[in-house]
Amino acid sequence: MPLLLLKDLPRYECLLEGAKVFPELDPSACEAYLHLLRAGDEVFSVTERNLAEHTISQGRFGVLMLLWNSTQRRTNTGAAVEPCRPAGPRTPAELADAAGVTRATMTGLIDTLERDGLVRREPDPDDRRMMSVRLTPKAEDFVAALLPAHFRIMARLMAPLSETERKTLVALLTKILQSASELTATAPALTASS
Amino acid sequence: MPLLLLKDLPRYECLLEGAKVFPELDPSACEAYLHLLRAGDEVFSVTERNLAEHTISQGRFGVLMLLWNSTQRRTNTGAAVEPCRPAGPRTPAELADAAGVTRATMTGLIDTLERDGLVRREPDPDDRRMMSVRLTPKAEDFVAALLPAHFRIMARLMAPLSETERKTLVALLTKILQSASELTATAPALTASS
DNA sequence: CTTTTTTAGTTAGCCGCCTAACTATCTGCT
DNA sequence: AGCAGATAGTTAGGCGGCTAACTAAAAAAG
Repeated sequence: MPLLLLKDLPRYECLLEGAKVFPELDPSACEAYLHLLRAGDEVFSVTERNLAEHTISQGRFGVLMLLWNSTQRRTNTGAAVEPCRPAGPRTPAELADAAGVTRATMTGLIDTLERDGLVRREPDPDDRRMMSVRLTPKAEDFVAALLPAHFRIMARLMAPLSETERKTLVALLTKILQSASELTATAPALTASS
Repeated sequence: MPLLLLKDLPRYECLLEGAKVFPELDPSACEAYLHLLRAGDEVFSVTERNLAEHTISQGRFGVLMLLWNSTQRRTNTGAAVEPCRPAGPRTPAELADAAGVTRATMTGLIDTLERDGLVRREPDPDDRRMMSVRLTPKAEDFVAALLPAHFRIMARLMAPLSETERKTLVALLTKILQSASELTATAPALTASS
């Protein structure tokens, strides 16, 4: 459960009422915002609960997936054909970037995964600052055993939506994602200049 | 930033390819799932960053909003008319339920808020187990000063969406939320019986 | 070739969330 | 009355994020 949020979202009339007090309050925007966070949180925690049954956290699972992905590619491609991922054994820094966490966090995740025997650190022969992180056979079995249930949950979560509805949803979320990126890009400037 | 996730979502062809290996993988469901978490995370962190500028976390802000909401109501309604919230000073337990966190977590949040002078604990005269949590005047000013920027950010996040698109989004998310609730209800049963 | 800067990774310490165990109080049963 | 059980809140300890400071190594600058 990543975020703390209102369990019962406010009714629309309340938002309208609030808009009288705060002219900045756009009721439909606020409603969409709240529903987005609420749904994201709920969906997240459903999958998290499933992963927890296999005693793994979302964060560590994400790392395994990234490594597993590159492992798959590494078997048949060697060049930068960009099949799905750039491929390659992947260093902690690459993993951190791909996962969207800091390197310090990635160090901790890899520590835990290594302790659990799911991952091995190997020093890079060319650059002694670098490490290669690799899945152990145990981890490959583990992921392969975990994924079917994981995918089933996604399918059940989205079951009430038709194919077209899913496409619509993705399109709308993509728009929001983009405006969020723009806000991320401009907000620091506002802060710095003010 | 609540959750660790792939920064670049996989392309659709990759999902199709994955579906060949894992028959459980429903590509459109997976795509929708990933976009939902990604967008939720991004939107969350945009608002979180704004709140952080006022040195408050999402969690504590949520508590202030709950209390502020009931404060507003308490001024003019006394009965269970249910204007937007049931109203009332709200105890830690009520706050925890409303926020969707444990009571232990709420204790910690209130501790911090009290230390910062935004909240006061008052013993209940009737039931000595209970406490009433109340906003201080400082907190009311603080929230009132914070909200306009908060609402502006929501509006800007949702700016690219038309009114109808927002309604569509809310409807789709509501469907997902419902299937998530159903999964939450049935999943423990599956675990327990297996 | 030495010095400075950049880069990879780790360590240390904070915060918010969790669960589990505990204290204090109230409620109900006899 | 008196005790069992429920309920409100806190405390203790763990985990996964974060930032900031650090070490070691490579790259760049002189």
